Amino acid sequence: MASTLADVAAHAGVSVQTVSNALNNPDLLKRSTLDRVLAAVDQLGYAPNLQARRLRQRTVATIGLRIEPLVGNIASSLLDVFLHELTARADAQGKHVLLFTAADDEEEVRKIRELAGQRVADRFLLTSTHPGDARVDALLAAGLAFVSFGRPWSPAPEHSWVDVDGAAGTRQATEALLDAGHRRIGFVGWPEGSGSGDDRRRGWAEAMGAQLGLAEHELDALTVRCEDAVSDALAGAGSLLQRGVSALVCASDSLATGGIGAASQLGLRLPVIGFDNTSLAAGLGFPSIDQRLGDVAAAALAALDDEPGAVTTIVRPQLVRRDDARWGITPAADRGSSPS
Amino acid sequence: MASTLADVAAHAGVSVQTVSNALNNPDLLKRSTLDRVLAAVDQLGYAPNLQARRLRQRTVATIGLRIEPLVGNIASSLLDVFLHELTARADAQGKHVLLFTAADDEEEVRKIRELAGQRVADRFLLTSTHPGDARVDALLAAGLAFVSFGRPWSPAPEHSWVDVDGAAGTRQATEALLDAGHRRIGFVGWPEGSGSGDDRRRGWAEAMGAQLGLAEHELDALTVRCEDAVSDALAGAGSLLQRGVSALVCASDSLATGGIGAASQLGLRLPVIGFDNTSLAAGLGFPSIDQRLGDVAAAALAALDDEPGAVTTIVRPQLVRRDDARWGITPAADRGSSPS
DNA sequence: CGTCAAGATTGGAACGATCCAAGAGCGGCT
DNA sequence: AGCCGCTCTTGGATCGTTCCAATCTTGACG
Repeated sequence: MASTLADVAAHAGVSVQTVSNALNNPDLLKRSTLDRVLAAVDQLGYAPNLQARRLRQRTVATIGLRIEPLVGNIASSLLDVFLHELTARADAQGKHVLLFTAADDEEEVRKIRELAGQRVADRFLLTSTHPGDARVDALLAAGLAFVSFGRPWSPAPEHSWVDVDGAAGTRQATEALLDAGHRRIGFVGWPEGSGSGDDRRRGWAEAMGAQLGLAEHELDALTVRCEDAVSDALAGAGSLLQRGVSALVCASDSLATGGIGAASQLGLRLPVIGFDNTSLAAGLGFPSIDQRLGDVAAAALAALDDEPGAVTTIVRPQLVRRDDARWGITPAADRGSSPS
Repeated sequence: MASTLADVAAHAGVSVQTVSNALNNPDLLKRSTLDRVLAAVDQLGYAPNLQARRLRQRTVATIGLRIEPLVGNIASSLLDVFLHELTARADAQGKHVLLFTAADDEEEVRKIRELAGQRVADRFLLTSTHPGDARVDALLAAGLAFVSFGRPWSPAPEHSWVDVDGAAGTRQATEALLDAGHRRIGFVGWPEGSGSGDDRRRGWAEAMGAQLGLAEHELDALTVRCEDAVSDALAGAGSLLQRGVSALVCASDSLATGGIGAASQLGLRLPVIGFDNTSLAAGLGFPSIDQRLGDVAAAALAALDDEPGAVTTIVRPQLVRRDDARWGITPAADRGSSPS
């Protein structure tokens, strides 16, 4: 069923090496020979056995990626999109994406070592880096090629990483609301200390400070912090709303969902902007900040290619507007001039 | 860095073949030799080069799985959970899961052929089968090992498949509501003709028919059908609610989300049960029917193992209750006797 | 002490591709 | 015609493992 280089060679009346060259270094062949070989390849439906090639070349061009147990977690749909983008782009480069699971970071490192040792994968992509993350050092020590999606938390980032500029996203969202005439814009975020959470609040704070000149304590009065769960956000956002806030910028879509729920309970309808543009935002139809995971995937792949230097990339997220009129984001000037 | 069988053999003072046997057929070795070899393996941190093994054994033990572009689709988190379950279970069997993307079924078949030809994957898992699905026939013709997640729609199912008993799920949900004293239980489903949608309605219809003896036209009056989007369900469920329905069983979590929204708009609070137990259900906290994707993954792996026969497995889903008191699912008799 | 059988160990070929260096073909030039 | 040099083609070795068949130990028994 499966034909080999030898079969093709015999069929085309040339040597094995010539067929290999026809596929890998076509320039070396005379035109007529090349055509003849390619015709034979086509006719026999030849596909190179990548196991053999990889054995010889000592490379597997396969990216190992841990898939985390996100059962019930709202962020999970993020991974889906990212996986798809990464796989599609890797494919275009002749690379493959292989999944593995791990219960914790320690096991992840162990499995990465195993996969690398077995030559099943030779590049790795770490997600959800966090303070005190021991994985980076372990992989650096093992001399493995990897990129992290998420800023490094170690003092000296000697490895490549890609991250999303969270502050730019919330800044954009906040400015859209300011443009629409909102002034009392609240922020629903996570407890202090989570890197990305603080980053996301910063964008809102900077936009508010720049346009309205608010002091830090005034910003604090417009902020609530709670765990990333709808029920927690329901209570938190409720208190903000009762303080007369007219719009909300949130650090996640689950927080935004809580915000919308709180508004609905109070009989209010006001713009709420989420973060991550997950299925929650799409499903409920509220605007959210998209991380542009396609760009992240592309940057990660690029960084995995040129190993030597530590490449760092920051991706600008993008506000995804949804039904602006309903959510009241459209600037006052634009209102009424609905698209024909 | 990487040690080979030869290294281990030299270190242990035995032949290469003996080391191989120590790892693959330990019974063939004398106890003392085995210990010595294993000690050397341990000491050198030897891991077999799977590329070489696969080349020799002509098998790769890798499952190819298409990841679909579900951007913005609510069903996407389903895939996440399934992926995780599948990967974890495959891992335990020494198998791997490799992703690939495809824009349509035709491309999927083409890519599967390519992956199989390149010996990058040797088993495949088809998801979301549908009427007129040409993939099954193509893979059968190509003689590839595969399983489909989803019933086959061809008349003669000559391949293995796994599916979830949707009717059993909605039956369970409906019976839970009936037990709680509800009588006018509406069903929000998809347009007729989608296999799984009809299946899910059937469970509800059977439970209603069995306990209340409703005729078909009475069931029709309790049914609305709309596309799988929150906004569509919002309108559809609204009309049902105005007909005095006291609870809803839905064919998906997005429909359920619409149902909850409709109830909230009307100032009602009533039990709504979704399907798929996605992040929407977890996030908003409503009960949903879990497909038990772990069981599905296990069954699929099992079916991929014993190729010869066509194995078919039907998995019973499970109602996931959430905050029963709030949603009014708890039977009247049980109310008040809250768990200590 | 020799023989035998069972068990333990060994050497060599094979999987299918790529790398390397040497060999054949061809045309142009003197 | 003879030689040179370029391009194209060739055979052989190699990656690391497993399969196959053959050889070497070892202990028991007559």
